[in-house]
Amino acid sequence: MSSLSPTARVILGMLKLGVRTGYDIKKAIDVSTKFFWSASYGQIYPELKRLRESGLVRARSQPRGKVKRTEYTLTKAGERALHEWLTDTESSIYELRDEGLLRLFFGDLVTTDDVLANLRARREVLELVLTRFRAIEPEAREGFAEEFQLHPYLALSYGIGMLEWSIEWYAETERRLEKGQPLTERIASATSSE
Amino acid sequence: MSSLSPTARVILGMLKLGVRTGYDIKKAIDVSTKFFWSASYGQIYPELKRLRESGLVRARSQPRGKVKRTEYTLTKAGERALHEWLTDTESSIYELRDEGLLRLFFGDLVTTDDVLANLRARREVLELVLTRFRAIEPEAREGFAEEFQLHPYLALSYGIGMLEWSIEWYAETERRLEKGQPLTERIASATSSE
DNA sequence: GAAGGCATGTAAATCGTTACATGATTTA
DNA sequence: TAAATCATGTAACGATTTACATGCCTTC
Repeated sequence: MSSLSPTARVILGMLKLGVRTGYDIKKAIDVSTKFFWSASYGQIYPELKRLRESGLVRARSQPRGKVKRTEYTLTKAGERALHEWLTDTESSIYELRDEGLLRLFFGDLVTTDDVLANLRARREVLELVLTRFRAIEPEAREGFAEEFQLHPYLALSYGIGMLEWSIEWYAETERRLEKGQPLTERIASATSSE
Repeated sequence: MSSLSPTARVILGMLKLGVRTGYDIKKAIDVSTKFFWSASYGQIYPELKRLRESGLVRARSQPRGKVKRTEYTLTKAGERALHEWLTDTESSIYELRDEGLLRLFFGDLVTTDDVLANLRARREVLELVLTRFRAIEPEAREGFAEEFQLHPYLALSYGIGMLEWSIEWYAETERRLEKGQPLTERIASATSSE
């Protein structure tokens, strides 16, 4: 069992990848893990403080001109804790909170038009995210090719694939609801294939 | 903009579907929306109290023998608030927290064997959940056929499809990593298809 | 010289889980 | 009669967001 707090997990990993300041950790999260593991300043700075107090990271003041700046690096204990968590196959948080699905679940309480409006709205949001992911993709691919960073690229590819699948599901469900035959073959075909 | 708290959203919806007590709301969530919208007793009971205080629900004591029991129903204001939220296409929470993906993201920091162990562990968890979903499916299908509750069934079908997609992605990624050629066509084919 | 980015942090509020406490009723 | 289920709730803790505050540096 890993005793690292949720935010500590991503912080230690980012430090090990070479990110140095709280500010940069936040930026790195926002362009990479945010989709499946986000964190705000209000979590990052206090957590860095706690991690230093418990000896998992060390802090060095590295001002740039007069801008105060604190660089963090992993201690031996920090390296150990990170490795322990990364190789722990027991713990396995999976949480999804999806307001679109909740509204769909309650769809019997509103009209079909209301349901359709929500499906479309949700699909449009997903399409926006997908567009952003595809825009990052060439960059991530280069990161893989030039810095041998395969895994961030793999995670991105998962995100892209999942969004594509979701968007297609929404589109298909919209089509069926529009035609008034929203049913049956979906699950039948889905469960028989693979 | 809906002012309903996250837990209030699922509570009001469940009340409208005919669920009556805090205890039953929790049970209903656990067999239906839990996958994408969960709640614990520690949220449900205090929230019911708040909803009563703000006039969105009304409480009636309906003891069964000596077991105290409080039944809740929506007030007019509660119906309005629920309907407003259900037909609001603006707000749209989408949050995912997936420890497996975070570990995969940091995969460059460990050995390929460690990554593979984590992919397999995660896939096994997903397979368990999928098994449970498939077990509920006939029940949900009946609920649709007999009580005209289409939408819970649709949400379940989304869950099943998404899990199938994820599991296949994991299996495929494992195969590629095992062969040492984890790459390239995946995204190429994923983005070109569809 | 204004805007935007760099950089760090705190306070308040909200949200959520877990563990605990209590006691009745039903089922094996 | 023991275990499971029904039923309600609180306390402590932990996680998280949002808004605020501060001030330097760089770029337009």
